Amino acid sequence: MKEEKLLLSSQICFPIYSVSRLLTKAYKPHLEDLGITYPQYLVLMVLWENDKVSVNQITEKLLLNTNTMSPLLKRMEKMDLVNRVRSKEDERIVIIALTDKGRELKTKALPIPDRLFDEIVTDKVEIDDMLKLKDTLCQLITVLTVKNEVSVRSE
Amino acid sequence: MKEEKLLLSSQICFPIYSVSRLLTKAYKPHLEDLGITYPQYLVLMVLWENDKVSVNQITEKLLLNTNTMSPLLKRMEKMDLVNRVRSKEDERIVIIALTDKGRELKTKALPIPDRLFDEIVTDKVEIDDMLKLKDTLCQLITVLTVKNEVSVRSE
DNA sequence: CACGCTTATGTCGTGCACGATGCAAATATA
DNA sequence: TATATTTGCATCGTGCACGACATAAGCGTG
Repeated sequence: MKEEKLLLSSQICFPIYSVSRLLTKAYKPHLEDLGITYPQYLVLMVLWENDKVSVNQITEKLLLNTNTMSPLLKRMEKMDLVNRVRSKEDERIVIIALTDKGRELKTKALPIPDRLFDEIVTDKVEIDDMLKLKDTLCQLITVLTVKNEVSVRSE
Repeated sequence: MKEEKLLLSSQICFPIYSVSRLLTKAYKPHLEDLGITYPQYLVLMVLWENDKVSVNQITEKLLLNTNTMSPLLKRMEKMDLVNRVRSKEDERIVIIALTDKGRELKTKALPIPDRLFDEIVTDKVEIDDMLKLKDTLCQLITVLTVKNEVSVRSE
């Protein structure tokens, strides 16, 4: 009875996990032109939208932890994409700011979303399906992050 | 005009990437009871469905490469979950077989899908949405894997 | 049979993710 | 004003992912 639920084909998590990896791979050739990885691209998107933010603000937007973000930002600093400066008001806070090079990458990045969209949305996958997909995923994020916070709090 | 497409909120890839990580995290406490990780759980699901298969057959089902699978399987061998034996007909092929311990884990794993389902599908996320989600994701997998194979072939 | 090509698996280096832990600055509390 | 607690960031260790490359076994063709 329950047997069938252990089939790979019945799982919902597996397709998400696979699509996530496949999409990152689809981004790769485009991002290689800019010399960056997908997580680095995410950080840049946050900064292009809002420059000079704390490490914490970035992790909150990207739902990542500081122990992932810190080394990532250090690599990006070494690549001269961002600067890391400690705030003078609160010495604990590190402010991340775009360098000129990081700011300029935005121009190169502009056509990427459209290019990927063209690759993905074909006769097989419709726009409406993608919008519905995004909708459900965002609901899932809400459920999963709340659940996570609650379980952390209740320790 | 195109500016808005670089907003994190307009991206489809980001929610998939986030949900993938959050779901793996949601699996974690359940899988820790079995002493395994999520990718190891995926390998076991393949083997529970079809024991004694080649490394290649596993990578094809999980859409992973051998350079990810080989170390993963070695760790699982060290944990006494699987055996790795070279085929006698074709010395290149390595056959992966469940150990008794690996087979027995299936019983412990049976209730996991239902438990996760209960955590995720609440008043916020409906069953129909999840089924539709899975549907679209599988279509995406088709598009993305074909695209990948074609681009490899055309080199 | 020799030689080139393909196939199956593996190694290496790099970059995430993340739990556990550390540490110093800021803040709350006695 | 001491001391405890919280907060922000970082380090460490482990386990994926994956591109590039290595290697050995099998296969095809001359």
